[in-house]
Amino acid sequence: MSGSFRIFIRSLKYPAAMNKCEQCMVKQFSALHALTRNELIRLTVCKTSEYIKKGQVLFEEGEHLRGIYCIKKGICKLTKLSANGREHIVKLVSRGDLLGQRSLIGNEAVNLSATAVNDMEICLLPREEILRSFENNREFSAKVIHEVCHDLKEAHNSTVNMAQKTVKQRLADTLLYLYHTFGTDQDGYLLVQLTREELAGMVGTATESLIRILSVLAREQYVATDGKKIRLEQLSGLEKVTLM
Amino acid sequence: MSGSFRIFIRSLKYPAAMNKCEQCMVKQFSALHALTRNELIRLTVCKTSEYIKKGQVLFEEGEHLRGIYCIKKGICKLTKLSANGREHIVKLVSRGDLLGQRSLIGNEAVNLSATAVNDMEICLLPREEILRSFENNREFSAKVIHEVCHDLKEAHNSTVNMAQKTVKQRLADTLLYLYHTFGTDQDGYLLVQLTREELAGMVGTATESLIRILSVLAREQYVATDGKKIRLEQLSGLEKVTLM
DNA sequence: AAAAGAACCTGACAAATATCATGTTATTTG
DNA sequence: CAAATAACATGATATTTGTCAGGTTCTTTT
Repeated sequence: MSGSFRIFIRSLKYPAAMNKCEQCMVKQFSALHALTRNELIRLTVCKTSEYIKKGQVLFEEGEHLRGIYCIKKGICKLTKLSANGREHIVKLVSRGDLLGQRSLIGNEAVNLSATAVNDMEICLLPREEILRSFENNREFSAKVIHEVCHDLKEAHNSTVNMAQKTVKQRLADTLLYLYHTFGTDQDGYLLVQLTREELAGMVGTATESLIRILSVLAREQYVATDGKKIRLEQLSGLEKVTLM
Repeated sequence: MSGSFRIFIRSLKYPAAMNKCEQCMVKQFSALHALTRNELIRLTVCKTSEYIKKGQVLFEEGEHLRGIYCIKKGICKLTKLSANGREHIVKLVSRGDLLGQRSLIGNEAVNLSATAVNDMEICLLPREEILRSFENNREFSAKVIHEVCHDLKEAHNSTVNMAQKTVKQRLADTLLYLYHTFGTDQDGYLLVQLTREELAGMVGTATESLIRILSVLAREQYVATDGKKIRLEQLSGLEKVTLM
C-alpha cells in the first residue's frame, strides 16, 4: 500500500512515465518479464527509443547489433535475400517480441534483415546490459533460451513445409497464421496488411503466382479480398487446403 | 570363452574403461567438453550405452525423451513426416553430436524423428543429470545454447533455400554439405552413403526427380556415380550451380 | 486535378517438377 | 543359390510454377 503510494509520487515527479521500462506493459509478452525491478531501472537509463517509419530498415543481414530490440508497436518483417534476388520473409514480429536475441547470445552478425511493415515504436536495449541480465538472472536467460528453442522448432517445421507443400497449401498456411497471430478488424479483415509481393515473400513464390492462387482461393470462397484487405471466410476449408 | 569371462570379471571390478565419460574422446566435439570431472563421473554411472542397427529408430516425432543422446559412432537422420507422406530429412548428425537438447531445454516432445543411417553407438545421458549441469555449469549451458542458436541460423537458411532454390541447386548444396561435413574415402567417394530416396528427402523432392537431376549433374561432369557411391568431380562447378 | 509511380491483375507461354508406368540392377532372405 | 524385395533408372505425361508482356487500378506527388 505505502509502496504503491511512493511509486505514484515518483511518477508525478518524473512525468516521462511511459518511457520507463519498469512501467512498460510490453515486457509482459517476452522474456523481459523476468527482469527484476533493479534491472529494469538500469535498462531505463541506457535504452534508447526509436520511431521507425513503414518501410524503414532496422538492420541488415551481416550487421552486428548493439543490443536487442523490444517492439512496443508495429510489425516488422525479418527477411533474407535469396540467391535469385528475391526477398524471403522468414518471420513477422510485433508488439512484445524481441529482436536479435540469437545474434546477441551467439555473438554473431545477424542472419536476417529487419524492415518495418508499418509504423513502429521500438526500444534498443544495449548489449552489455542485456548480457549482464542473461548471465545473472536465471529466469530471464531460461526464458530467452526457451524462445530460441521454440523458434528452432518453428523453423524446422517451416523448412519442411517449404520443401513439401504446394504454393496453394503454403498460402493457406500463411493466411491462417496471419489470422491467428495478428487477428482481424471489426469487419473480419486481417489486421496485418501486406502487399502481394510481401505475401509472396512469406509463401516463397513469385508475386504473379501468389496473386493467381489468392484469386483461386477467392473463387473457391475460402477468402474474400477487397484491395489489400483479406478476409478469411472458411477457416475449416483453409485448414483442409493446408493438408491437401 | 575365457577371454570374455575375464572381461566379465573386470567389468565388475573396474567398470569398463572405454565406457567412462571422463575418458571418452567423443565429448570434445560437443558442449559436453565443458563438463567438469565430477559431472562426468556422475554421468558415467547413470548413462546407458546402446548399439543401434542401421534403419533402427532412436525416437519418433511426439515422444518425450528421457535425456539427451551423445553419438559415439555412426550417422543418424532427423526427419519429419510431411503432410503428403514424404519423409523430409531436416538434418544429419554424427560422431560427437548431441541429440535432443532442444526438447530437453524447451521441456517439450521432440519435433523430429531420429533413425540410424548406418550402425551406431550412442549413449543416453539422463535428463535430470544433464539438466543439473545445465543449471549449475555456466560454460556447459552457454555451449548448449550456442549450439541451438547456430542450429536456428542454419534452419532459417535452409528454409529460404527450400523456398527459393531449384531442385538442382538444392542437390548441389546437399552434395557439397555431405562432402564438407563427412568427407570422402581414399577414392574420393562421399563417406556417407544415402539411398536416392534419402537424398531426395534431404533435397525435398520426389525420388524420381532426384535420380534424374543427379544424372544430369553426372552428365555435366560435376559428379561421378558408381551405384550408391558418389564422387564430386568439380567442387567449383557445383558451387556455381548452387548460385544459379 | 494531372502525372507518376507503385501495386495489382491476367494471358500466354516456358520451364521445372511430380506422377505413373515399367524395366533393370542390387541386395537381402529363405 | 533361387526367389523376393528393395533400390535404381528412364520414358511419357500431367501438373505446378515461373517468366514475360501487357494491361488496370490505386496512391502519392506535384
